[in-house]
Amino acid sequence: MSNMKASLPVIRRLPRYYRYITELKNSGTVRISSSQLAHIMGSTPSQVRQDFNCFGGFGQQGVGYSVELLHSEIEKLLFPEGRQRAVLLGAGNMGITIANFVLKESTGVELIAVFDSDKALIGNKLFGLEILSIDSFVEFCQREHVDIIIACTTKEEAEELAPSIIQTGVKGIWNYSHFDFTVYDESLIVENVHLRDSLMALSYRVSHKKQPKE
Amino acid sequence: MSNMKASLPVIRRLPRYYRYITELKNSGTVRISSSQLAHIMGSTPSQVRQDFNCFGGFGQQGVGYSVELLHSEIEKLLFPEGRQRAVLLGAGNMGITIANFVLKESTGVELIAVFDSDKALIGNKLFGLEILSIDSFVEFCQREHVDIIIACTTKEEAEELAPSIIQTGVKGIWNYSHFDFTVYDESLIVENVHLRDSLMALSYRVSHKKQPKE
DNA sequence: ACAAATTTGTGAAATTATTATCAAAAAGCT
DNA sequence: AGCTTTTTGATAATAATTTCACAAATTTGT
Repeated sequence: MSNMKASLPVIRRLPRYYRYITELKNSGTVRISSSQLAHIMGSTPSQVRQDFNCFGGFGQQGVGYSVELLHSEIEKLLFPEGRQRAVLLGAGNMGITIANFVLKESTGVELIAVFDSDKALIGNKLFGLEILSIDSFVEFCQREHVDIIIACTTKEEAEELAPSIIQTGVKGIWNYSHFDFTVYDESLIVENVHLRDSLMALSYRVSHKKQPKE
Repeated sequence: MSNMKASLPVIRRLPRYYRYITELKNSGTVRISSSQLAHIMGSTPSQVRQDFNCFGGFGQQGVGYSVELLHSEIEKLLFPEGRQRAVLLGAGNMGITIANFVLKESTGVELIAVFDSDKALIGNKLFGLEILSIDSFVEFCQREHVDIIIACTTKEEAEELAPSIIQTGVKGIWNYSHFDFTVYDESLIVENVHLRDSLMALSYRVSHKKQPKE
């Protein structure tokens, strides 16, 4: 039943389900059908049911889904016991924004250290976390069992740091740098954000969309 | 030939092709084969050829692709004549970072105004752009023929502003707010960034990845 | 000049993802 | 209690995307 592995598209929808279901729970809704959820998600009832069935199917025939159960089950999926431990590389503009973001949002990820190569920044505090020298991050990640590295450096620095990042043995990279971490085995999971690519894709679609006929 | 419409996956790869091809061009490479490009992209030669054929196929049988031609052709696709005009809604932490990003990066999108609802911010300058009252953005977008709205507001404010955003007649939304703009017709293209979802998807994959066997 | 080696473009095959269908389960109604 | 309605879970069908396979074009070597 629940031995079917969730595909990447399904995994990417999970946080959105969680977001909407949390809202429903907070608004006091106790039960919801796949078609109601599909309407909120902008998808189809089939997809909702198919998605949940990847994890064993949380519903009851004839009844629908308990918002409470759905919430706790998806929470269990998304928030593993013991939050993921993350460090940030790069305390520039983007790094600061992302640090603030991770510290404020509840995402199952805990930011425990910040590193930068700029001597002028080292020793400063960033939201209570001391900025450490980039030279010490490999040792730190190994000692503190860091799970995720958040890369907010320049492309050049990311490229330079890539071997060290691999060496730390972290399990995931949340990548904001313009450098693409290409990982050939599956030991390390990379989530590329690439804001520039996202904006360019939007720009392409906007400029190539067929004009509404006049 | 080039009348085949590019699918969304292809469009999303386009900025990455552009990125790599720009690098190749700058390093003086004049010719490249689909298999070399596939290796850089982490994809397959078939996919590279299939992708370029959506736009007419820029290669030559037996020879490969001219880096110069590839660069200029993809540039033409991504950077329409006359840059897209964008405005930013929300000059908070994320808004400032994104404004800085759009102003510095060459993405084919030009940031021309910033709006916020916080009276204390209105009148301040952000990278040379005056922060205007959110009350004036609809009129501004219509008068100045704005193409893209960058939404960096809170979820609540985005939800509240949604009807006004539709009313402006812009063609695209680059959405950083936690509110999902659900657009049922195709007149408005939404690119959701949702950093939170991205991090949670990474967290899921990291915590559920099968352990390397011991 | 001709054979061998590359390498694209293209149509077909395979894979992956989404949507439709329907039996089984549960609830509500009379 | 039995009938109708609702709604899931599971399977089948469809659609989308990626990969394969090979002819046609070009270059290189002899």
